[in-house]
Amino acid sequence: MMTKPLAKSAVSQKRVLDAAARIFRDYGYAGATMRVIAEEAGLKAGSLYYHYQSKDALIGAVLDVGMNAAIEAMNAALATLPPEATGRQRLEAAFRTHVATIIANGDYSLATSRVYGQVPAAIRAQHEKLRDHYGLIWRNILATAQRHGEFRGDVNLTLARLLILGALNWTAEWFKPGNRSIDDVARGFAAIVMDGIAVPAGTAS
Amino acid sequence: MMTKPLAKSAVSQKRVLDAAARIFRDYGYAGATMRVIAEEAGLKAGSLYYHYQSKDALIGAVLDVGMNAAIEAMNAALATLPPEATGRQRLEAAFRTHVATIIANGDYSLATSRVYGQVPAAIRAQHEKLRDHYGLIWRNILATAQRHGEFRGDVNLTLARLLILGALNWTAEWFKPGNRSIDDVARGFAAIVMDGIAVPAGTAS
DNA sequence: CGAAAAACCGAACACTAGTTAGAAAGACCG
DNA sequence: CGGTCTTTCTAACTAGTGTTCGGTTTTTCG
Repeated sequence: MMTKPLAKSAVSQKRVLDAAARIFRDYGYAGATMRVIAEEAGLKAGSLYYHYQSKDALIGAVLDVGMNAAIEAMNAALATLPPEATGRQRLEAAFRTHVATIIANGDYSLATSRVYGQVPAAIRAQHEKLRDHYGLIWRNILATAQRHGEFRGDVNLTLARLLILGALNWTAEWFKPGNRSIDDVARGFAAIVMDGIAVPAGTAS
Repeated sequence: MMTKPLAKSAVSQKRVLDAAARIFRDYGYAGATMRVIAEEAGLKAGSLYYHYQSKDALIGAVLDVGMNAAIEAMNAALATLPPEATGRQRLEAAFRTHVATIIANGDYSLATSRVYGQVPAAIRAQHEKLRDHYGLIWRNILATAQRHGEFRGDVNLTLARLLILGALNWTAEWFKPGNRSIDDVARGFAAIVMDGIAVPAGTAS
């Protein structure tokens, strides 16, 4: 009679979840079959139902993991910054954290971004909250910096946020470890977004 | 005995293609069934095979249309610019054209970007050429402007291109006509990428 | 050890997938 | 009108889908 859920089950459940993330990422929601997921996890199809009620519950769990990992990593990273950190520093940290999370949980991130549009509406609705919450973190970073006069007042922050998240999420598709480092990418992106790529006005050619 | 392919067939073929783009976009590669596509096109499933050999041929055609439309629109837009157009003007035109194409051909664009990762490898390989060609257009715009001293020499153009395309392609997911105009989005994005969102150094708060 | 609980398997069920082939309907022209 | 293509439908086939469930194996723990 144990008070906490048994260990064996948790391990197996995690293996199933990891396998599901990989298969969903490669084959999409409908293309990922329970039999292939089971094989990837070292089980038979019927056994998946011991851990997850249905295929929908599985994809729901995958989406949860990806999004929650991003939110927690972002909160942790921002919490370690000193209170006097500038908006520029905060934004750079957010860039670095987002890219790092996406690459570290690559299977989940890619599965999430690729499959989100194909998932049954009921499941998608449940995860809209998480998405909105994450968007709010970014909104705060940008708005605070603008209010403090660090970011220009004439830039549309909503547009800026959509640009940033679009660019960052896309990294999951092209980033190959070993080539460029995650920090290089994050720093480079942050520099472009904050300072632009054009030669500043009033500079001799 | 007509020399050109009959009209009826062409019309029907286009209806099938449009329907396929919508269904692929909403349900993914595996989730889009021939029966649903046929219904969307006002046909029965078996009749699709009169126009396309297989489901793979259908998705291949959808990918083709989306990518070719983007390439042609971009070439046309850049060709209308005067030869003395600045790099800034070229880049802004490219932004506008890309977003406009994505929104105008929304079904094909979204189908392409969502389904590309799930399509059989053989089909994907065939379309990598088109993708690379499109990337080359952007590479040229950026490299030329940098060589002319309009863009800073210390920015990594590959990184800039990946940021731009990631951000632009993401617009297909969130842009809703009627709210912001396509031009507003393109101009706003171009301004951020070229000039940044931070207050320039040497400016009093 | 041995019994209870947990974890997994195997085979089946109802259903749907892509695809095919032959018949039917529609369009066109003398 | 008849005849010839073109286009669509109907009906089927095989293979594979998510899911269920009774039984078998493995683990846990007194």
